[in-house]
Amino acid sequence: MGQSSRFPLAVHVLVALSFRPKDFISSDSLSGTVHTNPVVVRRVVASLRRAGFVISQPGVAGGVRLAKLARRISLLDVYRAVGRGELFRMHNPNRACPIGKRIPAALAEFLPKAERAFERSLAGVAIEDVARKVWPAFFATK
Amino acid sequence: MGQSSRFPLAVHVLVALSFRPKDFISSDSLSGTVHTNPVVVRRVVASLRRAGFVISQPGVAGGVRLAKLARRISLLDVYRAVGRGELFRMHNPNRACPIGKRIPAALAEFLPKAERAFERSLAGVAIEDVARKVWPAFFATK
DNA sequence: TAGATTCGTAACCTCGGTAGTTGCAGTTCG
DNA sequence: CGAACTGCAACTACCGAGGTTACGAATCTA
Repeated sequence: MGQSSRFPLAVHVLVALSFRPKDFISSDSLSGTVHTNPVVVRRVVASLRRAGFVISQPGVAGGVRLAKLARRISLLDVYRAVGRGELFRMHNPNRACPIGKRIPAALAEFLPKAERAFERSLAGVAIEDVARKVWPAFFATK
Repeated sequence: MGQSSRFPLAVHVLVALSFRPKDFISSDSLSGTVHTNPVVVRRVVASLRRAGFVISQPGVAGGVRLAKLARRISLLDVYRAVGRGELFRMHNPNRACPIGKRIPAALAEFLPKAERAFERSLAGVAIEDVARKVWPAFFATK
């Protein structure tokens, strides 16, 4: 990803919400845990809301809560919701050159395979799995 | 990778060099195929040289050539030589918060697995494999 | 109803990384 | 010596991300 810290931040937020699934948590509280600005949290939450993972509510006692079970949200879901999609950025080869002309197709033969391997791995982990590592006692009685 | 186009550019250069393994090719010619500035090419080549994949020679009739067989250079080798290493960038959770304190370790449990799956896939492809897709006839007699 | 609280979003600044460009010293060959 | 290269430093332009402020809209409570 070169990239941005939005994905770990989104996972952090979802894990935090998973410990109080019935309550609306304010972006101000969340910004405390993730150690950043409330607006930055709301920007990430906006992506998660568009993806249907959380519901937010304005007004006093408003905030954010999970819209589905933590067990049903995979890290790949989150990655796609907040990420930029492409793992590789292409350059712009010279199409007039016989080599340059065929480079894009040749790379398209191999790079997506690596991307899919990456995504399969993320798809096998749910937010709940991360939450279990963070606070094992929360799941002790289940 | 959020990223940069240095990796596809490096692969492009190595594939081009693989078709004339005995000749020194100037960064000026290479900049034609990859469709960019000679200095940008030399910057990428500098990483490849430090990694031991190419040898460059100054002076008239100078340039760059492969230092090892295209079959012996994997896409993972190239990725590591020109890339930034980390696929994920961490945020900075609040260590004073019981959740924030444990998030890094929890993520470290799962994200490296995805990274390794990605790398294993790249490790299985060599520059020569890409070159075969680009110019099959070059390998027809082999 | 008034006021407090919270969200959503736009606007702006800053910072870091990348590509593109120029310039120049050093190397090699004819 | 001069031409054709590399290697590298320096500078600019640009883009995306994070941080911040601001404001309208929604919601609850006194």
